Amino acid sequence: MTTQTAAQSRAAAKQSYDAYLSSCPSRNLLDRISDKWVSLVLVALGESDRRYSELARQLAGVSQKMLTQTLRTLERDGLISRVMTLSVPVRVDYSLTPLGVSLLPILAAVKDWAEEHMDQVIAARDDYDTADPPRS
Amino acid sequence: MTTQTAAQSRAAAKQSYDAYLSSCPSRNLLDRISDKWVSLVLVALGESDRRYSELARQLAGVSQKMLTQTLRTLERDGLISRVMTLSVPVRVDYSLTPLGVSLLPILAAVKDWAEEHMDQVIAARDDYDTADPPRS
DNA sequence: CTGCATCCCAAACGATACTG
DNA sequence: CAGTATCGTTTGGGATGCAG
Repeated sequence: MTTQTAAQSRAAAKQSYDAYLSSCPSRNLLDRISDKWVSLVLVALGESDRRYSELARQLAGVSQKMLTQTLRTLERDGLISRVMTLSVPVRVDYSLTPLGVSLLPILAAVKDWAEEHMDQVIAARDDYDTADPPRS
Repeated sequence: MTTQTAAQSRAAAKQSYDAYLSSCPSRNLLDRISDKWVSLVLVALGESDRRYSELARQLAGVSQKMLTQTLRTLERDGLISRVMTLSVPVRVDYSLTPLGVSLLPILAAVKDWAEEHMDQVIAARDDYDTADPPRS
């Protein structure tokens, strides 16, 4: 067991982390990437690199605080990289790291699913709300 | 434009919903499905139908309140269905609807990504925390 | 332009007790 | 077993003001 292939390592890692367990770090990570702003930022950066102000404009309604907080966390977790250009005024560009790129298609799928199935969900809600409550 | 195929409807729907816009309902839906408990519940039900108590056991650390709340929302949104059997004691089974099934592989991918990339994220955090803060 | 610090309120959440 | 109800705490997140 001293030598193992990358595939074997990955399989072992997959087994040793279990998001169903509250004590497992992956539960925490799942919570972090399961986030509205994370999805939108990642997908936006997937289209192309973005400046801070470009992200703020594209993610309508995001506050400075949430945007900065989200970007910092994503940077710390190694999903995006931040490049600051010292000029006047200062310019900051964000881009996806390879790790971020690996997550991108998944979160893009989540965002797309929401947009594509909105009608069905609205219909389901309408059914649920108009249906008679079950008698016990 | 009075008649259109289902495919055309879907294409139109896709264009008319944009999660980047704060006023768009899909932004709200994205927020709902971007949820730790939603992922875990959906994936658990993807394995097989589950009773309330089985879910409570599998999702370690979830409170009754959050579990019930999550299940109600998912039911209302048409992602899961709830079947109550009036016996003593009462028995309630949850299962995925076709709409839920369509979301399952996506959220399963999110959960798997978290478990598979935990090591890389931990390493990235370590780098970030030990690195010298950039001087300005 | 790109933040950080602070205040503050509302919503989220956990714990507990109770019910059909 | 499968919830509901209530309470108290924590957290999320917006608004504002300041700084490099």
